[in-house]
Amino acid sequence: MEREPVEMCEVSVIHEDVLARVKAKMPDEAPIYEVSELFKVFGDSTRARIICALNIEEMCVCDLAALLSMTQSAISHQLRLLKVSRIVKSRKQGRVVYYSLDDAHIGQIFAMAFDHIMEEPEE
Amino acid sequence: MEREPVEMCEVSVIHEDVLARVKAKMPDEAPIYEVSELFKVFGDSTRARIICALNIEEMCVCDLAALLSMTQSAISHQLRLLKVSRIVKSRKQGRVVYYSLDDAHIGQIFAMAFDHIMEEPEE
DNA sequence: CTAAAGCATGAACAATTGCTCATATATTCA
DNA sequence: TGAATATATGAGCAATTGTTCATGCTTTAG
Repeated sequence: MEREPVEMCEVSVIHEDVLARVKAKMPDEAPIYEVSELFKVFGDSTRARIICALNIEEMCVCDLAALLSMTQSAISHQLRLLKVSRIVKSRKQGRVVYYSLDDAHIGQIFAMAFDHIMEEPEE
Repeated sequence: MEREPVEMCEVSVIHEDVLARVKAKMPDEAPIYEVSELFKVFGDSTRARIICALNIEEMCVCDLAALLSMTQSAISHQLRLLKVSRIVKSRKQGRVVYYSLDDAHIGQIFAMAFDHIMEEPEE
């Protein structure tokens, strides 16, 4: 017995009851992580603009690049991420690849976020 | 006339009609940027866990630190960001600062994101 | 007043991210 | 077959980000 217990937690807790209640009601860490990963994908203005565009209509890569005034490569990289994240799906026709939203939820989540932004007093 | 026009756009467009329609319907860049900034704040698992906790009940900094097994400093830094982004609000009582969600929208947006996660086939 | 508790904050550092550039793949057309 | 078009992708780099560490501020207790 040389020192203190090894796994000591030096964090102080003021409200044990609150902590117990929240611990009981909190979602598991895994789904929270997944949700935050989803939001992380939404949390870039380029990807957000792509999503807003595809929420209107299916588009191909070069039209998206023109719309957003960005290089085809940059758009393609982002579309890849969006596809891996199951936010968009693609359809190849000849040498053109058309992208569209993979899920109706996406548009709804964005709509809610826009509502939130609009109702803010001022920034 | 030495070369080509200076402001040439080297991006090719395949579907002029699609581009015109999407351009007409797209939200302005400013609100899209704000929405993506909001999602960026949600897009970190520490902040997402804080939000989930505060969605259950008001909490003070040290209880949050204990709940998430993180240092008070780390939590405090994140709470600052959440406050600047108007996602949480604080209330000081003595030397304890209690944080809570600033808006009911936040919980709804998270609920929708959880729905989306749940309905995915497999990752 | 002094000490301690609870929280905030600036600097620094490692890790991640988004774009560019070069190049590869795939498809169409002549 | 060869050239051109549309897209994908790997490497590299600058910028951003999240945590730690040290320290400062504020309030309460003694």
